[in-house]
Amino acid sequence: MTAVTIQCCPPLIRGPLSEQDAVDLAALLKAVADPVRLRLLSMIGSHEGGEACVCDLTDAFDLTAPTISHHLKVLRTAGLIDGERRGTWVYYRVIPETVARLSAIFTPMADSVRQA
Amino acid sequence: MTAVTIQCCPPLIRGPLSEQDAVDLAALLKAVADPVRLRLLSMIGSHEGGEACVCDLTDAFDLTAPTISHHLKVLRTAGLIDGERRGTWVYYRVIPETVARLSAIFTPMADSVRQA
DNA sequence: GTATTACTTAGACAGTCTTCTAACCAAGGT
DNA sequence: ACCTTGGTTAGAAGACTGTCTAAGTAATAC
Repeated sequence: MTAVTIQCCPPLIRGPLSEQDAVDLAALLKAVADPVRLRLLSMIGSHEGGEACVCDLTDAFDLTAPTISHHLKVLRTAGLIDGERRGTWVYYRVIPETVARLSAIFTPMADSVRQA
Repeated sequence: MTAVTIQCCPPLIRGPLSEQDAVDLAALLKAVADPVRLRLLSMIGSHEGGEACVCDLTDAFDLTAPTISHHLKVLRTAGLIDGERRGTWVYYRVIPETVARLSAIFTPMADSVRQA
């Protein structure tokens, strides 16, 4: 009755997500479920040297500095980026491990939905 | 100056996300950035036959039927699932193409952050 | 020290989201 | 025809979010 796909380890398909896992993953997803934060993450990750100064980030948006700071804090709290002050400026970089968690949620699911 | 990774096509790393892309992806992410909707998607996707009846889904939560219906609508509007009535019951199934879009956002990023 | 620039924190306000109850449509069984 | 079960729609209440202004801290320049 229950046919199983050969492909390995689909997180969402393998079995119903536990309530706790769902809460954890949803919190992580919520951190990136915003256009500004997505672009911030993208700008930091794609910046040369793997890090970007807050001053560069702020200039790229039609938003005030406190708003950008708020979004950076959300990303930081979620463990997606880490910031460090060096002299006058604060530099942020992506934490790949956390992005990997995001990446792992859906990746195997796309083409391995169970068949009857 | 700008070292580039050999790995192909990292969506968020390749270059800064356009404003429009960010808005689109954020809308998709927002649809799954909720514990209940994540579990719903997981339950539908992992259910035998690749589809699940709303009645099964509703019973699995301590939430009222209208609330589940609302969450299903959000997933449906985002293009992540599709529903069909067959006789008495309504069955939902995952739309793999849309899940693939989600999967494509972060997958290559995890271990390909630019180096200096 | 004072001023200036870079960034964060605190508080307020408008908009959005999650949930509920109540009411409605759809299909089947008597 | 009626009732029951399954599911959606409509509207409302409370919590949460994104944005701002105002005020605070940190580091450099004079």
